[in-house]
Amino acid sequence: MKAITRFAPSPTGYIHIGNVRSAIYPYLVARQTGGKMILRIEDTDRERYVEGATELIEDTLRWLGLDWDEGPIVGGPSEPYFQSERREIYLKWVQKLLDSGRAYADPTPPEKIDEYRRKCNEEKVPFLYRNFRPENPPKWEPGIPIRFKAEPKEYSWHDAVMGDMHTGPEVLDDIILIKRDGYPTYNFAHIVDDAEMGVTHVMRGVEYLSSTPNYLALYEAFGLERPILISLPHILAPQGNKKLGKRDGAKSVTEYRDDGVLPEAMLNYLACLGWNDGTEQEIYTKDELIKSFSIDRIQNSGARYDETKLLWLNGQWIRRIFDEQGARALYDRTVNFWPEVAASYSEEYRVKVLSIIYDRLKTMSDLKTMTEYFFVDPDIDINMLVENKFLKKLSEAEIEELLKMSINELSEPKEWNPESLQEKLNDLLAKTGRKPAELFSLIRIAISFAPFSPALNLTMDVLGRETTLARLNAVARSI
RNA sequence: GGUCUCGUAGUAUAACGGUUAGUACAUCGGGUUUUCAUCCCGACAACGCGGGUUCGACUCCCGCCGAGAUCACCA
Repeated sequence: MKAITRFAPSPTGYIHIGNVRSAIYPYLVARQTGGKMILRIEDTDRERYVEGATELIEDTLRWLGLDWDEGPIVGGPSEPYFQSERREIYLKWVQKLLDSGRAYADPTPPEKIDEYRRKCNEEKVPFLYRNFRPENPPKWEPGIPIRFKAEPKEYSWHDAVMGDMHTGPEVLDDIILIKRDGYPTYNFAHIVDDAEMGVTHVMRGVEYLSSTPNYLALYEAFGLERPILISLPHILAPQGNKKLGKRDGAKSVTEYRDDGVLPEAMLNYLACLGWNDGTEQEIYTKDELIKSFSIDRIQNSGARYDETKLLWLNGQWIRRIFDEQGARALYDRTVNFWPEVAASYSEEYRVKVLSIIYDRLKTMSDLKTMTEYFFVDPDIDINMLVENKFLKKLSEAEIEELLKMSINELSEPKEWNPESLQEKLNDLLAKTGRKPAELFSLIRIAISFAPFSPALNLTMDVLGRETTLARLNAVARSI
């Protein structure tokens, strides 16, 4: 079955990891079945509307590689894809309900409604608006809200994640269809749009599960076939038992991009948070996800967001791209992440640096702090040498002597490549009688003054003979 | 409070009546000529509680406890 799915965000801000999954899963289902993915902007709440949010949403989806077949930019047969531009359509649909007596104009002032609600709360009875229906609703005219006229009864339905559901008549109420300002509510608009756009799979957060009976009533009133309903459990914040939201500091998806997380890793992590295919596979490409995804294996309990695992996956992806696509391909992903001092160096040089450092990266932004000494001479910090756990046993004279021997050995006019350098280092080990821990630590710190760096021979190779010797000499002089 | 949902190690999960309850992240140890990381090896660590059903229950049923969602002219 070709699935027509949709992602229907409201443009009230950025997309964060707590809610992007409701874009990923519909996308996977659409692609797996050769169906269609629709992007629809639900901008009926003018108060919460945020300028530029739509672009942010589009940007996020594109970065993750989630393209849509219908929606803003690409258009489609059900244009427009902004609910604010579809008001005539909703009015047309609501008229059918008005005509059939399944909806009514409700002139009751908000204060009066609040009063009803308060009364119910005091009496500890559930507040149901249908018990307060106005007796003689006026003919509808703009400026008056329209409500659905609920018929209290039981509903049963199947939720692809939650299973068989059943509710009693007490959950059905006269929900608002059209607001005072003329815009439709989500409750109404999404039903109309899904029907007009031919949506077959409705995937959304579990928070909509409770209102599903009201949607069912609406489908029924319109004589519409129910789509497949799929509730997605929440992603929980790292602390506490709350769903991850902006208030818990949920970062936007694009913020991770700016911090050097790869879209492959992000997609991989998010898709596997609350879903698995039953195998022990951890790393999935987008195509593999499309292939193995299945709705019935979506977890039905909330999943806690764990950034550590995301970063681990990111490291896996960094290595995978390097191994499978080469240094150049990985380099192309790093352009914005180098320290400023790298700007004056050639791409070729940066690729070399990347080639020996990539397996230490958790995110691309690690490049900033991990590669500086490849581009600028580090500040000499004698304490770092003297206090090193292997070097503190040596006297300054011994250190100086070792340094001199190293300089001599490395000055010999022979080839300068990783293999010959390793030979030299081994010779030095033999000549000085020192342990690797001592000799290598000394040279490593003297040429980098960094807390860590790649293998010594590789580092020296990339740095070049001239720079390596210059740095060793500078250190020797300042002891 | 009503209605609904959920409950395997710290985290994400596997199991679908019979396993020493598997895997990954994290943590802790060890190995790979220095560091950090990669990689490899190892360790720690879980079926919320109580009743049933059954020869046998993480798996089925009931109760309890715990957690969450919802009860808007927000989505």
